[in-house]
Amino acid sequence: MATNKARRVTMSDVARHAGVSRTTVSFVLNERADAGIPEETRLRIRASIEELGYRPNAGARALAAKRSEWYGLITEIVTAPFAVDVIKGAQDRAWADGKFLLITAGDRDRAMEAAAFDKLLEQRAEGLLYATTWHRAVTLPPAAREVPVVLVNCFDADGALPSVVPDEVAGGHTATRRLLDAGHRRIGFINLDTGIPAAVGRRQGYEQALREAGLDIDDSLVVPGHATADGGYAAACELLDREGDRPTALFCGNDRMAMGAYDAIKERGLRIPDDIAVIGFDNQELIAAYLRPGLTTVALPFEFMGAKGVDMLGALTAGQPLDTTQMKVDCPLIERSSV
Amino acid sequence: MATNKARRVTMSDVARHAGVSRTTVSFVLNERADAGIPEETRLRIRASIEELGYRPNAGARALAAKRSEWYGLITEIVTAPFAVDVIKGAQDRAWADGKFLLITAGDRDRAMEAAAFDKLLEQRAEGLLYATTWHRAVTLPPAAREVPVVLVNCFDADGALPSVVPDEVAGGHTATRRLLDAGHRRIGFINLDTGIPAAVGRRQGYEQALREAGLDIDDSLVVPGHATADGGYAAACELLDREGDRPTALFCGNDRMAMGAYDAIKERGLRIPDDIAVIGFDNQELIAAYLRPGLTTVALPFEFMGAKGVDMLGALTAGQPLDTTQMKVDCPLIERSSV
DNA sequence: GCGCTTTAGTAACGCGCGTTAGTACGATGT
DNA sequence: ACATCGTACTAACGCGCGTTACTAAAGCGC
Repeated sequence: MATNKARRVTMSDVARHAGVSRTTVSFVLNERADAGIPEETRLRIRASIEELGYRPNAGARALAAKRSEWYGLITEIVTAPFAVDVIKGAQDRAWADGKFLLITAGDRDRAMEAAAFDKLLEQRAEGLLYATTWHRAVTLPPAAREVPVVLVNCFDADGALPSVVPDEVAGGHTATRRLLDAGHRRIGFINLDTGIPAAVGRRQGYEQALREAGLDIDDSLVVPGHATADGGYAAACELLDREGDRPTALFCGNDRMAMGAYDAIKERGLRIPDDIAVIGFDNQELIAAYLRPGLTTVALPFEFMGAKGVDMLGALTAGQPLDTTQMKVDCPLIERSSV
Repeated sequence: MATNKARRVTMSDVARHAGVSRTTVSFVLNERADAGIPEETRLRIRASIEELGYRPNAGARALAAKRSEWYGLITEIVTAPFAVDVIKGAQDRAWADGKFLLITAGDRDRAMEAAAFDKLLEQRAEGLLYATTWHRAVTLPPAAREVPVVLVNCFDADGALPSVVPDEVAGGHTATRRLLDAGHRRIGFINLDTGIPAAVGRRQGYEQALREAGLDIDDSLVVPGHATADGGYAAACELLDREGDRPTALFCGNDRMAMGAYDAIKERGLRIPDDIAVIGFDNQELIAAYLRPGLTTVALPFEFMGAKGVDMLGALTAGQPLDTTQMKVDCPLIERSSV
């Protein structure tokens, strides 16, 4: 706490200590290959930096150089761990690009979110990533137009902003296909309950896979449910207790619903995967890995989307055009023991 | 993307547009009550700011004012949602204090963590919060000494840095007490498996509560387990299948273990809470709220710890001394239906 | 000994802003 | 009529740095 009032070491201090001009120190710091500094001087300056504990002032540097070298990430920080993976992917990629990534939670309320944009822009972020926890359309505050922005796991309502989203159709197809490959022919689908992209896309993929396998679509096998364990439980009950032949496999709209489905199945004395196969969606580690047996599921590629978002941001800030405004990324299958 | 190369609006632009000097604009922006600016001028300047879309440059401002008005938060971003609550608490509190909070993930590797400190210090953060996902001792990179730092959910190995941690003893006491109040006398304790503060403290609280109730400590009722659902399952089996009278209640070291314990209990045809009561720890929403029946558990007050950490940081940066180096905060009981 | 090139630097400006010291001007008191 | 005082500003400096333009000295060929 003693270091509080002490004036911090500046480049001039380093220059004086090394017996050179401030310009020379700057050249060494920025490793400018032109205007050649001899090795001996370089080392002397580096030694002075070390000895004095000099630390460049990023604000002053950004001011003079007119670029800040960092991106901002605004994300909904909710209990779901999704945001976490986006952060990982984005931060690692930014780091590899020599950029820094600063994060802000944006889900408190609308005003706070706008304030987050303002703050990040005041800090002169070179670009912004905006990530949501569930795939949907968003509208950003007007401030977002002042700097390159890439949307992650969401898309602009009026299609102007570039985005990277999961390929829901392919994901639904992958899950269904996996069950088909295991020999199942009557596959129940506990879908998410509204017209959100995940529900629409996954159902489309589900039907497509069935059709490719030469099967008819049986609408009574598709039951919407609330996106919770209880919702999954109720929907699973409905499918398991139906008249006629019940499904031999359940494709659940997310892992929480699969968790409920497990309960319904176990209650009826059925075993997973022997009597009924279950496949989930989201690959929510806390659930999927700890359910017994482990839940085979389709992962949302949050980490990859985060990384890809940074890539796109890099291209945008460099002034390069993007080949596609909306990039769809695949959802990989995670095998455990429920199929 | 067109706004990329355009020079940004500066205070001078605003001054020119409003027909005043830059100083006057600065006074208005900083709402300096002395050197009175008449209402009319103030409004004119505000109008110019609006019209030109002026946005202050935080870097330049920090440079001139010698303070940045923001804190940094370095946290392990792991799949567990704990960090998320710390972020919420810290961000809201910082916001209320007129400070901004920028977050960085620090758990990739040691080098990246040190780099995160460096970067935040280069940006001239006024103070740093360092948060972990599980309560333990940490050692920070030396750079951490350059600025006030508060540890959240962890503590400095050599006790020099201020910290805010959960009161594990009180938490263990609370959980045990709840079961005692429900009439249980034989309470099994599935503890975390190593000498970490959580395991040590909670056991201490458990024993203390039993003693206060006039009960003897039966060491055979305390079973350590791996901190997973499988670990909880195994430990629960051991307790349920033991010789002699089995416990009527289980206190689980965390919610994941409780999840496993549920399975063990259900397998034996026992019902929760009628035949066996279960209480968890952590209040991990994804598990506790979605288990059936809902898991009564003790919450780790992450959000509150985050807020408290910011408070301490505020005091430190203001040069005020702290009353305690280590602050312990209570772990509240979350009632659901498993007791 | 002279001009030319390379080496090894440096002086000085400006980035956008906060702040201090000072000024012009009208109103007030006597 | 003049000194005094508040009002409403402004000029100018410096924060720490990147960068451009320039220079002094050394090396080299003839």
